[in-house]
Amino acid sequence: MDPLKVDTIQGTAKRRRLPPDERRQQIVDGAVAFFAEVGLEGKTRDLAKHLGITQSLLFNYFENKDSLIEAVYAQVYIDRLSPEWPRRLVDRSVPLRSRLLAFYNDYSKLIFEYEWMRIFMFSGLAGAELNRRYLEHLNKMILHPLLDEIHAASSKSMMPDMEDLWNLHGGIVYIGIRQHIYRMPCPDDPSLAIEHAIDRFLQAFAINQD
Amino acid sequence: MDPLKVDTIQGTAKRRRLPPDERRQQIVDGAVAFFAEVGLEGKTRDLAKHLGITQSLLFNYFENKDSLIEAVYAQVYIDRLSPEWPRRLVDRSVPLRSRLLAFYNDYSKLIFEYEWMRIFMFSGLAGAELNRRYLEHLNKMILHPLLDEIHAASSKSMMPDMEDLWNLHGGIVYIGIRQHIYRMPCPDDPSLAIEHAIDRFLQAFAINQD
DNA sequence: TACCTTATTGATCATATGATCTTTAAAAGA
DNA sequence: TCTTTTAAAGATCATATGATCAATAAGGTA
Repeated sequence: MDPLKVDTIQGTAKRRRLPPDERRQQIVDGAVAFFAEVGLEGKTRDLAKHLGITQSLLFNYFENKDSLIEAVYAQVYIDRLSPEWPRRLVDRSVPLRSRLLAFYNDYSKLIFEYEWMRIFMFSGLAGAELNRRYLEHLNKMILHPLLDEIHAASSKSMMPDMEDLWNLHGGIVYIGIRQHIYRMPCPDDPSLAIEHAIDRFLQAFAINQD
Repeated sequence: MDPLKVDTIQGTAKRRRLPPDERRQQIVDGAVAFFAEVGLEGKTRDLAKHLGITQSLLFNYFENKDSLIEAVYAQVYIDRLSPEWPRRLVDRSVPLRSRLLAFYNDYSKLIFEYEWMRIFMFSGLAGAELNRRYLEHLNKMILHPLLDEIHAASSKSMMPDMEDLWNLHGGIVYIGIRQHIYRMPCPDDPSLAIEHAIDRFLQAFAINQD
């Protein structure tokens, strides 16, 4: 039986009571999927239909649409940057190449996700504060320390700057943009493309790639 | 005097008649700027206010909002890919590096533009057909020929594939995304970052960089 | 089983929004 | 200057949309 219709009898939805915490979470999960699909201007009636509840119920759990979107942001942005990464990126007992590979393979698993990618882009276009804060955090906690590590490992006179590092980062992130924003055909597993990009980068600064 | 108020007398707007072609173009130009700012779900009343005309006048020039957005797409997408580029990219009398630099410096001038960047992203998220067509065109007319050129110039056993080329492309395009979508501080002149990215790429495939 | 709490619904409101149509007046021509 | 054409404005409509609130019934408890 269609799991969406498990509570319906001959097309007539049966009313289902859930504990408030559970219902709230169900709404937020549904809203993440819904707004990722159609954008943050998606209509509350469509979301309610998507969830199989009435539109008025949404306002029982959220004061207004904006606060629902805040909850969506929170759900999507929270814990996206692991506190583990800054530590592991500067652990010089591990070769720099391994650290870079480990980071970007983990990171890409997190961000090459339909919901994240699209809501990040929608919120960026809308000028959301969370978006800017996220990127500043990424810059400060990941990219800046990374630049120091590369400087320390480089044996060349020509050193990369932040702009070079953003280029490495952007080239990798762009895989997710192609896949989820533009819906272009992309490799199932991006790890090979990531590895090549990292190796080209390291080679340019004469960094040991063993 | 405020040029916006040149047709106003003590706050009362004076009616101004324009030749239809001119008015239509003025509306499209204004719509490009307006929708780039707020997204394609921007309201016709806000656009009209932005243009200093009445909302009903918009529907004198466009059957409905969708056809206005079509006109915006047309204005923004048309001639974005110069027919010159495919030819110049395969002109082997010029060093490959010079061809790449010339192309990406020209191309970035065209696409690192506030209106283009944002409307391309808005339309991509909305799943617009033009978006997909543009990217297929780019792939077929630019990136594919470019891959052949790199293969021809490479002296190494390891050859780049399309995914490597998308990485080069994405890393460069990401500068514009940072600047206009995320509104992050970016270099005024991206040509140095572009040059470095191209040189790292060529170096990886042992291509003469003179 | 009867009762009570409250999650959920259904009806409804005020405003926003795309679109239409009649009226007005700017500018060209006689 | 008077007339004509039609670009532009203003009033208005039908529907969409966020939000409110009284009525209902699911599910636990005595």
